[in-house]
Amino acid sequence: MTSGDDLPEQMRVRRQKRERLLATGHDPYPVELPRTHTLREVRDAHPDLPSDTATGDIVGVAGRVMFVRNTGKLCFATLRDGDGTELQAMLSLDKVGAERLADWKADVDLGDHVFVHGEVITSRRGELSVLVDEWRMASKALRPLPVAHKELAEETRVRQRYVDLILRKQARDTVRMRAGVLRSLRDSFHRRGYVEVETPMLQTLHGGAAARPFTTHSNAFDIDLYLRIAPELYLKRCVVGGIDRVFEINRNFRNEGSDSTHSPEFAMLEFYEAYGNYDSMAVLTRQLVQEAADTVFGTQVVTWADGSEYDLSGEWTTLTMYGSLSEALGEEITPETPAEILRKHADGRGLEVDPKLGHGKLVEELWEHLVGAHLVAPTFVRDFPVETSPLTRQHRSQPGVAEKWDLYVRGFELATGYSELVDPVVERERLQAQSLLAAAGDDEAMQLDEDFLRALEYGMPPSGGVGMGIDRLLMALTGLGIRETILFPLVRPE
RNA sequence: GGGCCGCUAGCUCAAUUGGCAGAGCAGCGGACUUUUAAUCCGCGGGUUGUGGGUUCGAGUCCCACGCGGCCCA
Repeated sequence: MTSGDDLPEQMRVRRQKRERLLATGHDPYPVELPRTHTLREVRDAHPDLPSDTATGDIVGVAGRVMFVRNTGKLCFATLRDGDGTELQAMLSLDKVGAERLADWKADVDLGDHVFVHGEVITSRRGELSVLVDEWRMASKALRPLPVAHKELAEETRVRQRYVDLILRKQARDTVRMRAGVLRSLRDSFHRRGYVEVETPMLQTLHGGAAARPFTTHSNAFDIDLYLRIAPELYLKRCVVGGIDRVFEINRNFRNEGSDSTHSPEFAMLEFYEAYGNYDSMAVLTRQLVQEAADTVFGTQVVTWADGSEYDLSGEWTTLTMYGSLSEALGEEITPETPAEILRKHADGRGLEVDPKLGHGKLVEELWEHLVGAHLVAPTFVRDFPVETSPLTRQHRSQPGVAEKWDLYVRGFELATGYSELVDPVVERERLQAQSLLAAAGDDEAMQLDEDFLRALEYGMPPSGGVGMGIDRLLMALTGLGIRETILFPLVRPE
């Protein structure tokens, strides 16, 4: 095991160093070290020291060795903390002695965690340092760190995110930014009297969205189960039960492909408000995004990964689906426009569409291709075809459209909002139509959820509801791809 | 699903027309008490993604498969 003849040379060498540490009574993985400060604390305590200064402060600190510069009787190492703070350690012959200096050179590799004890000083070049009088191995790394000055291959960054986090500041920043966005969202909701709930992720029926579900099986109940595609039907049960302002942030699962904006497993925020509607929910949605930007950046002007800046403050552009599609096609499109005409428009623009698609899906396909994909600044597009929005209320004055909007940013759908359909009779008709589609082989269609309909029959107050992709919110705020915003995205096994 | 590109040392990448598999960093040995990707001298490190084929000879050409990326649907 320790010989490891089949291992690459550098891993054999590190294993031998571990053995040598053990043999000389130095634990390569000690349980406890007398650490007195984090690297950040040392830096903060001495912000502006001139060169060649001795502070008299004695500290014990630890960090990962990122660079080493060894001369004959004086060694330098750059230690780094998990938060990215760096501090230099200096080991001189006269402070640590010949034996421990030789040990340092022999046993310490890039990537090891080490503990050093000594006085805080600055070097002749002015670098804040710990002048070491005692050092110990804190955790011996058995694998060499990839070279820090070249970009790691994208696949390795995703498969070995831990390495990505060690090497790349952007990766570390994204994790903390995501945590900041989640905290901001929760704060925003709590300030507005919302209650956070957790609803089932294992469901006996799938509904609440048009998507292909993952299936699994409960041995104890001997029933097949679905991993949820949306929490919607449970959150509405909450509203029926009197949780008038309710939100949930959790994972959804959709058994579909992944690309730069889709992941099979993704974080979803949904929120519902009794006596709200799609107008009030649009305002709240905008505020949530703006408050998140303020929280993590201190400004509503966000800078994307490509360097471009976008001002998210103030009101956002609003379009209607039929109006903006008509403009893009140069021809009036209404809910009465026959499917054949829409199909001709699709053909005329080289857009291949399933010949079975009806009016609603065709409108959405055309719109997405001609309008949505080009919307960069945040834009609400309102009033969708009724037939593709089974859980949405019919528009209060316009026939054929539903009170639904999508929020587009960077050419993708960030959020969707509704005036919720609460009439149990209409809802039953819509879900029955869905279940017929499902029976006819549409595996994205919803199943008939009798318990959900029973809940509605007890009376759900008029409500607004919104779903927003958390990963996509991060994408909108940072300009990154979805695989950069998810710490451990699904990848095929090696 | 279709098309294109990629897979070579621990990492990032070279390798002309099919003709001895290389560099930088990292590693090992040596020198060096103020370095910042330290520097200098020397040395080792390879199942070229996997399997088959063509050839005197394959990293390179052909076939199949695996993994990844980009574009299209």
